[in-house]
Amino acid sequence: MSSTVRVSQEERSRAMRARLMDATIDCLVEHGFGGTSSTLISERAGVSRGAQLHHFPTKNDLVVAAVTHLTEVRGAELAAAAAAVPAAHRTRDVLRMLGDHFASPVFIAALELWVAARTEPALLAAVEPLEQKVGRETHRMTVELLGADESRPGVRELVQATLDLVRGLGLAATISDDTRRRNRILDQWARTLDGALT
Amino acid sequence: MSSTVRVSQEERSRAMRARLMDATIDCLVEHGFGGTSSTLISERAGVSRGAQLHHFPTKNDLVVAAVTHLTEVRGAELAAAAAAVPAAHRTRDVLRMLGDHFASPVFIAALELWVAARTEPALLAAVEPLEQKVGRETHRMTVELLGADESRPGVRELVQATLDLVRGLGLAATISDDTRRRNRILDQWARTLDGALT
DNA sequence: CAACAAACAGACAGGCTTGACTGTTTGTTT
DNA sequence: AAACAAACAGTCAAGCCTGTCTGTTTGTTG
Repeated sequence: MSSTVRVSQEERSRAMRARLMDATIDCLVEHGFGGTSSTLISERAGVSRGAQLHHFPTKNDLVVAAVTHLTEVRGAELAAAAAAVPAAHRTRDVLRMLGDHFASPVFIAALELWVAARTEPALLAAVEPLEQKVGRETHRMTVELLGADESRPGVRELVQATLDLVRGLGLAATISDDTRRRNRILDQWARTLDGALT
Repeated sequence: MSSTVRVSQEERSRAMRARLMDATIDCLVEHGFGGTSSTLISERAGVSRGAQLHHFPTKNDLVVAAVTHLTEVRGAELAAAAAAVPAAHRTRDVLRMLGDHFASPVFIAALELWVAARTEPALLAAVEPLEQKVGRETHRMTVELLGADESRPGVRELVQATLDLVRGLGLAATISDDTRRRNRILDQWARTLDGALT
């Protein structure tokens, strides 16, 4: 009477890998890179240690896979948030949207990987190219959202500055989350930016 | 014939503690927080493990002491850099000075501690108040260097934005150090800031 | 259904880290 | 100088982390 549903190996494998990668990102957010041991990940994912090692022979394999996975999640979240920005108060709301993204768990996970990658060559090799890709996409998206004309001198730099600003705000938010402060700063920058872009 | 100079206990103790704290910061820069083991620190400092444990019973004691020490070093370096800013091209050079500081080893060490503190309560308790203090002092110093009038609406937020920007640039610099890009952005920011502050 | 391969489970060994502990040297105090 | 305390040195055990290994289950193929 075992009503066990038959699941294909490919399906099982994909699901298992996804669970492990998600658990890895969760652990990064909750315990930081240093506190993210492979044992902890397998427990969090509800996966036996043997299964984990079967899909990802080394911890580095898992982390690198999680980096790729995280990049996709970040891209998707950003795109969704961008689509939800209202038309009125364009600049202000675009900046707030960016500010929110750079204070979200996915950013925190990316931050942990970023900082760890600085002193781990194997991680850096995986993080650097993906980060550049996300950076370029985010830049392009921001230019489009703001309707900025990059052919005018200084405009490109101002968009870059805006993105580095929200990155800095996101870093500050990891220790003391002060949303009101962040929004005040972003609102003022929105006014200044509007003046400089037109 | 042992021409051993007699050194007071207090002096020896202070020197030993200083060597250990400096070595801790060096290790943070070179190996990251995760790669900074107490054994590594004692080797780097040229101090026996026993002596290390005598001065700092636990690793946490050492790291917390290093945080305090690092804060002092950061303050001193910033003050020295501030004093060296030329009078001409004021805004531009002030921003470049800040940009350089937030890309220096002391900032990297602080970044490692900052990120680690997010998931380590004992560290956070030491880092948070000191970071706020440094933040306030840096803000005050920047206002003074720029000759900004904070009584005017928006000025305070623009100075805060400037500091969060250099923090974001510093974070980006840890992976791909692109000084030219940074200076282009800061120069443009300086022009925009000058327009907004006057 | 038989044979095979992939997926899964859990035990185990080697290496590293931390802090406790014992012993020695050096400075201070009386 | 004797007695004491602080500074210094090095060893050791407990615990965790990683990755290897053996064995079991489940799906696939002929």
